[in-house]
Amino acid sequence: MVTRLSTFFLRTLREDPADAEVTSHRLLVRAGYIRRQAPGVFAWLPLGLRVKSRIEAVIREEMAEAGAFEVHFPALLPREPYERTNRWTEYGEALFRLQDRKGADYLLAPTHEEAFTLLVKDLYSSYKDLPLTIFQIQDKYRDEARPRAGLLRGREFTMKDAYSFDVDDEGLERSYLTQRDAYERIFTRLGLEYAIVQADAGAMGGSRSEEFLHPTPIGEDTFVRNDAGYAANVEAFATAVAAPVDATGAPAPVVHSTPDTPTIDALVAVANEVEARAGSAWTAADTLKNVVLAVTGVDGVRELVVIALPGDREVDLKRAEVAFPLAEVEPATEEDFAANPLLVKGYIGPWSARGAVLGETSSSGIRYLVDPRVAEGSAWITGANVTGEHVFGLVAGRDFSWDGRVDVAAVRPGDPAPDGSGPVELARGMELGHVFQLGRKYAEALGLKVLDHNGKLVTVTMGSYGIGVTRILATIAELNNDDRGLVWPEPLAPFDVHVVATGKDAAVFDAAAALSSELEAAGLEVLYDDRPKVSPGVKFGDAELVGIPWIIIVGRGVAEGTVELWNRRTGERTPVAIVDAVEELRHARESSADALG
RNA sequence: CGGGGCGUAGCUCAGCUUGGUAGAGCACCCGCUUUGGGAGCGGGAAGUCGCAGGUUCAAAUCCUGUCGCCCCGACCA
Repeated sequence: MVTRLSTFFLRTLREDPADAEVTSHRLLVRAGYIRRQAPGVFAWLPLGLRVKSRIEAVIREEMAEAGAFEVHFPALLPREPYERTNRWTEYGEALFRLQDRKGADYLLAPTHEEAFTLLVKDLYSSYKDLPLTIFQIQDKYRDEARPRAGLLRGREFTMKDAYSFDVDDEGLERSYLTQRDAYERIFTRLGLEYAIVQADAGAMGGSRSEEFLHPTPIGEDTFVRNDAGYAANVEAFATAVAAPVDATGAPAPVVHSTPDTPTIDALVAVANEVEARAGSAWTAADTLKNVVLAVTGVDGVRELVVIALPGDREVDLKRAEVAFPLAEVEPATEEDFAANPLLVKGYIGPWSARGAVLGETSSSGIRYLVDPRVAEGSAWITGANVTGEHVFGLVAGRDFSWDGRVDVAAVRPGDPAPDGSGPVELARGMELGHVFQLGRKYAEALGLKVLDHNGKLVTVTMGSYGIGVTRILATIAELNNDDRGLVWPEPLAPFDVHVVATGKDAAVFDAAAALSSELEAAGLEVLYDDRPKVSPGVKFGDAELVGIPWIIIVGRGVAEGTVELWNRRTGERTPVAIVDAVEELRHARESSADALG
C-alpha cells in the first residue's frame, strides 16, 4: 500500500523544540521521527522506526554473513546472574535496578553477557557445538548521570550485541576477527567514516579490544592516530618507559629557597633566578610535579596516591580511572591534605633533607607512582617538602625511588606512538561499535564449560561485540542535513520516494495517485502527500524537513504530461514525462552518489 | 555531584520588575476564499500559570519550601 500522508501518523513542528540543542535531536523531533518521554528516553514514531529498521536490516544481513544467529532476551533480568559476575555492584549507579512485588531484585540490562553465557551453558556442553556466535538487537538501559544530545547519549538505546563462544584462544581470535570484519562492512555500507582504535580492555576483564569511532568534533571519546596506521583511544594509549640515563658524576641534590612557588610556572621563574642553568633556561619539563590523587575502591576505602610526572604534563583523570580499574579517582581535597601533614601542598617531593619521603624506601605508607617519562638516572627540580623550598638535581633511582610506574599524563599531539610508528595527532570520535575479547571472565563466573576432545572440562572463552543502532541513526542524521531539514542516504531513508501533489485540480491528484501506485509496483516504498487544501509551500517544506532523498512533484506540469523529479540533496529539479517517471527515478537512484551497499 | 538557565494552551513564547478575574504566534476544529514556497477573512475549542505552604481583600506576579527539565562540567561496559 502506498502510504498517504493525509492519514499517516505524522505531525511536523514548525519550530525547533526548546529542549533540543544538537542538530540530529532537533531535526528528528521536528520532522516527527521521535518524541521525548523522559530524559534520555524516546518514543519512536513511524518515520523513525522505518529508518531504524533499515539500519537493523543492514546489521542483520552482515551478522548472517558472519554466521551469527539472532536471539532475543528480555531487557528485564533477575539480579542473581549479575551478582555472580559482580556486576550488580561493579556497574554502580548506572545500573537501573527495580524490585518486583515480592521484593526480588531485577535490573534493566545495560548489556547481556550473563544472559547469553547462561543460555549457552543451558544448551551446550561439547566442544563440537563450538564455535558459536549469537546476537540480538535489543534496547539497553543505563542510568547515565547526564543524558544528552538526544539519541546520541540516551538512557535507553538500541544496540546490537553479539557474543562468541570458543574452546580456545585461537578460536576466539577467529571469531573476533569475523565480527570485526562484519563491522567494517556494516560501517562501509552505512556510509559512515570510522577509525578502529585500540581500546582499554581492563574494566571488563578482557584482553584485546577495539572501538569503532566515527571521527567528529561532537564525539565524546578522544583518540590518537598517525599516518602509519596507529590508532588508540587515549584511555588505552601507552607511553614507553624512557631509557635510563647515565647519572655517573651527577652532582648531589641541592636545596634552594624558592618562596611563593606553589605552581610550576612560579617555580620555573624562580629556578632561573636562584640557580640559572648554563646553556638553556629551566623549563616546566625540568621539574617533577607531584600530584596527589584520592583513589576510592569498590570496597569504599579511600587511598591517597602521589603521581610524579614532568611539570609540563597534566594528569588526565580518565586515564587515571583506567590505571586504577573499578576505583573512583579524584584530586585530593583540602581535607586529605589536612589529614596528611607529610604532604606539603605545593612543595611535595619524594625526598627531603631528612631522607626519603615517598617511594619504596620511605615509610610514608603512601604509594608513589612515577610517569614513564621519568628515566632512571634523570635529574629533576622538585619539592623539598618544606614550604618555599625545592631541591635541584634530584636523580631518579639514586636520590629517590618509587613504588611503581603509572601512565596517566594527558596525551599531547606529537607524542610518540608506543609501536614506534611516529608522532600521533589527537582527534575526537563518537563510539559506534566495540569489539572485545572478554576471555573467560563470564564463563568462569557462571560455570560455562564444555568437554574437549579429550573428555576434559574446559572453560569457554568469549567475545562481545556491540553496535549502537540508535546512536548510528543519530550520527547519520547529524551528518546528513541542511538548513531545511534531514537528507537521508537512500538505503536508510524511511521511504524511497516522496510524491507531492500540489494544486487543487482533481487531475493532479489522480495523476499523483496513479504514479504512486506505479512506483510502488516498481518495488519502491512511497510516501504520497495527498493532503487536500494544504498549500504547496507547506508540502515542500515538510518534504524537505522529512528528508526523503527523492521527491516527485506532481502539479502544474500534469496538463502537459510532466512531473518534476527533485533531488533533495542537491536541490536539483528535473522535469520528466509522467510516463517516464518511474524509469527516470530508477536511473537517478542508480547513478546517485549515495547509493550505498 | 558542581555551575548556569527555565517551568504559563499541543508547540514556541510574552505577561512577573510595579499584585486586580489568562495573552500572542503556530498547530487544531467549522465556514468561505486561496493553491508552485510555510495563505486570507470570520467563528471556535483549548491552560490546576510545575507542586505545596505563606503574605494579602486579591497571587502567574511577592515570600518560603519542594519537584521537574535543559545547558556546561564531573561521570559515561
